Amino acid sequence: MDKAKRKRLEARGWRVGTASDFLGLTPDEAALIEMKVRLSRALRARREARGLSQVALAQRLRSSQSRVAKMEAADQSVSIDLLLRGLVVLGATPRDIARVLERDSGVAA
Amino acid sequence: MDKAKRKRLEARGWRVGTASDFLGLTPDEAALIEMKVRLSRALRARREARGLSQVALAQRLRSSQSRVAKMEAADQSVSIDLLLRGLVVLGATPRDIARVLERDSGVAA
DNA sequence: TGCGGCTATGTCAATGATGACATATACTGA
DNA sequence: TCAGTATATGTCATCATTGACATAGCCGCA
Repeated sequence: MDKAKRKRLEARGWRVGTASDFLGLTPDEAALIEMKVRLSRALRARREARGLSQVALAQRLRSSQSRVAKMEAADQSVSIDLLLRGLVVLGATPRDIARVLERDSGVAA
Repeated sequence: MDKAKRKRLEARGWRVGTASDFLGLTPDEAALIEMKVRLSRALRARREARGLSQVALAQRLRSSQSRVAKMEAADQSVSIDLLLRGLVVLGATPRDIARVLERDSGVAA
């Protein structure tokens, strides 16, 4: 990770940097972040599969393009509630969402 | 539903009352509420299975008994994020949570 | 009866999330 | 190059969520 990116992440409240910083996350925190990341990826996948722009999704959500971008980036400022709302608006059922949560992320740890 | 209870619910922002009020929920809103209710029930089940009081769980969550009670009541003021935190603190994995979401509630509609 | 543990409900100040806006970057086609 | 489209990032006023507190009800037990 380059220094500029680290600086940006740290400024937003993420604990980023040395490996011990990452290990400093409790297992609980890690599990919640992992779920959030999976939901954000699912959101982007669903949006793109429907050929919608972030602007178009924002309109359906009565939100803004910038917030949709943050949702897909799993930004610190985005709640899981909001991600779920986004997924549901894109047609995801609770069952779909369950599959997103239990499925392995496909990205090497 | 008696009038006193309705009044209390309405005061908290729930749309309660006639059948059409309930039908006025969009399918999206209904899906989100259903997920929230399932999570709240899972929370109570897990807590009781561990023989913990609401006070004991609140301490692990660094929260309060009253908030735990509201979580288990799926109160309007409780976010899904908070319910997930509670479940994770009680040992639920993302896979466990996925099962909660996809499983039928067991309560007749 | 009274006491102690547990849960429910109402309230509120403090904190956190949200939509909106501005601006930046990247890509495409003319 | 320029214009148009899409996405990313930073900021902020407004609104929602939170922990804490008070209080009430319920139950089992002495």
